[in-house]
Amino acid sequence: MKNNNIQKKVRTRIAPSPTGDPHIGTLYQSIFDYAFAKQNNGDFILRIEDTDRDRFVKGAEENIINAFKWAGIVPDESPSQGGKYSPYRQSERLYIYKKYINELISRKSAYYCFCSKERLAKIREIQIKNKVQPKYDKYCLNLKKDEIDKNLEDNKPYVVRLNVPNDTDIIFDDLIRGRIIINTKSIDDQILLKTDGYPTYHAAVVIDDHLMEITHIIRGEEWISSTPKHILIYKAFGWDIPYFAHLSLLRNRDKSKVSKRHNNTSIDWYREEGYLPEALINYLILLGWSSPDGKEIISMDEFVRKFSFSRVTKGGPIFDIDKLNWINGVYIRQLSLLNLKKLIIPYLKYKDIKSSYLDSILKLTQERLKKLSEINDLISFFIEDIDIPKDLIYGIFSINDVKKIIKNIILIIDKYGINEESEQIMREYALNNNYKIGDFFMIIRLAITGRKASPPLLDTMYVLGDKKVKERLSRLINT
RNA sequence: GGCCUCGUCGUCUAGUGGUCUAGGACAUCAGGUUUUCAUCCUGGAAAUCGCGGGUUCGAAUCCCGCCGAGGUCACCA
Repeated sequence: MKNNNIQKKVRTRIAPSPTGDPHIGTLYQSIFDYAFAKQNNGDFILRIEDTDRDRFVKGAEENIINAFKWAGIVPDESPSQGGKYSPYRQSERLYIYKKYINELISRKSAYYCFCSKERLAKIREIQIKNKVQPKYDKYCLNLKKDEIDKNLEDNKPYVVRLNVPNDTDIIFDDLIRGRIIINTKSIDDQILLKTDGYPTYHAAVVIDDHLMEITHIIRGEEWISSTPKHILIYKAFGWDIPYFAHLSLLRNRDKSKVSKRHNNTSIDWYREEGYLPEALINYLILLGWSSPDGKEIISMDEFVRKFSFSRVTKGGPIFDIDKLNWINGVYIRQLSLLNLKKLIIPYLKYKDIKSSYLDSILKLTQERLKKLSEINDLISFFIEDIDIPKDLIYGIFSINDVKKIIKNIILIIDKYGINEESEQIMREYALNNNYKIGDFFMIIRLAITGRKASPPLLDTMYVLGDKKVKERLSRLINT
C-alpha cells in the first residue's frame, strides 16, 4: 500500500453520532486515538457525524462534549472549540460533500441511481430467495446521458452510488491485525448521497478525514468490512490512504457487542455512580492494551508515553464491573482528604454538615468506598437517627446482660470520656466478666451505629461525640 | 448463509520455538494485622493454552483442517 503519511503530522479523530447518550464504546476508542496522537505530538479531533436526521437526538452533541470534558479527554479541535478545518459538524458541511460527490460522478467512480425503493426491495427479495448476497444490480450505471438529464430535470428523486469494481482484492495493512484482504465481490455499490441530500457515513467520513488531514483512523472492529469501500473512495479521488487500526469491540457477558440491555453504556451513568474519570479510563486502557511492565494502575499520561499498537489486544473483552470497582477503590484511596471532599460533595444528600465534622467522617470512610455514590449509605448513622437492631443485640447476649453492660459503658464514658483509656477499661470489664471480646464490642457497635459493620468503634464513638453515644446507649436500655 | 475478525484460569491478560511442572490482576476461598467492616499482608484453589493433525530433538508459540464466538452484509452510524 502506497503511503506518504509517514512524514505528516499525526492526526486522529473520534467521530460520534449524536443519537443518544454518550457511549462508553466511544470513550474506549477515543483513549487510543488520543494517546497515539499525543504520543506523536499530533492532534486529536472530535467531529460530530450527524448525517442521519432520523436518529438525531437534540442535546446529544452537548452531552458527548461534556462527557469527554469530564473524562479529561480534551480534543484539539471540535465543534465547540472550532479549529483550522471548521466546521466540525457534518450537517454544516453539506456543500462540501455535494461538490466532491459530483467530482466522483464526473470521474465515473460514482453514478446517479433513480431506482425506487420498491424495485430495490424486489431484487433484494429475489437474491435472498436464490441465496446470493443481496446487492444492487447496477441497473442505473448503464443509463444514457439524456435519460439521466431528463430524470434530473423532472426532479426525480435519486441517490448517488459508488461504482464498485467487480472481483478485485482490496488489501490493507491494519496496524493491529495485520494484512486484511477483502474482495469486492462482497461489497455493494454503496450509496454515497441520500435522497434527502445528505451524504451517507461512508462518503462523509472519507471526505472529512481527507480534508481534515487525518492520518490514522483508529476505530471499532465493526468497520473492518466497510474499510474497502472507504479505500475505493480514497483511490477514486487519488488521495493518500490513511493508516487503519481496528480495535476490538467491548462485549456483554454473553459476548455480544456491548449494549444497554446488559450493561450501562452511558458515560453519564459512570459519573453518576461515582466512578472517577481516571479510574474509568484506567480500566478501559486495561481492556484494550497491556503495559509492557505489567502495571495495571496506569494514568493517561503514562499510557500516552508507553502506548504501542503491538500491545493492543485483539480479542473482544467482556466488560467486568468488579474490576472497575476495584480500580475505582484504588483511586479513591489515593485521594487527599481535600480532593475527596471536593469530589464527594455533589453526591452527598446531607447538605448542611459542618466541614470539620465531614472531614472526620471521611477519614474513617475513605478506604471503605468503592464508588462515591456509596457515601450516603456508609455515613448515615453519623448524621441521622438510627434504628437500634434489638433482635441482633439480644441474639448475642440476654436482656439482663445487655442492660448491665450498657449501664457500665455509660458510667465509664461519664468518668473517662471517649479515648484509649476508656476503651481499655471497657475491655478489662469484658474480660473480668467473661464476655467474649468480639461479642461484647459488637453489641456496643450495634447500639451506636445500628449496623454490624462500621469503622473502628473507638474512632466512630469519638467522631460521634459522647453526648450522641450516650443518648443511643441509653435509648437501648430505656425501652 | 457469504465475507471478515478473534479464540490462554469464571473475568481482564502475560507469553513471538527450549528459562512454561503457563506468570500477573480482579473475583473467590483460608489465615494474619491482639473487637466488626474495609484497607494491608501471606497462602490456596482455578487454564490438558478451542479441537484434531502435521513440522521440529522440542510448540501456547510455525503450518493445515475443523469447531466455536463475534462483527458485517441498510437511502444507520
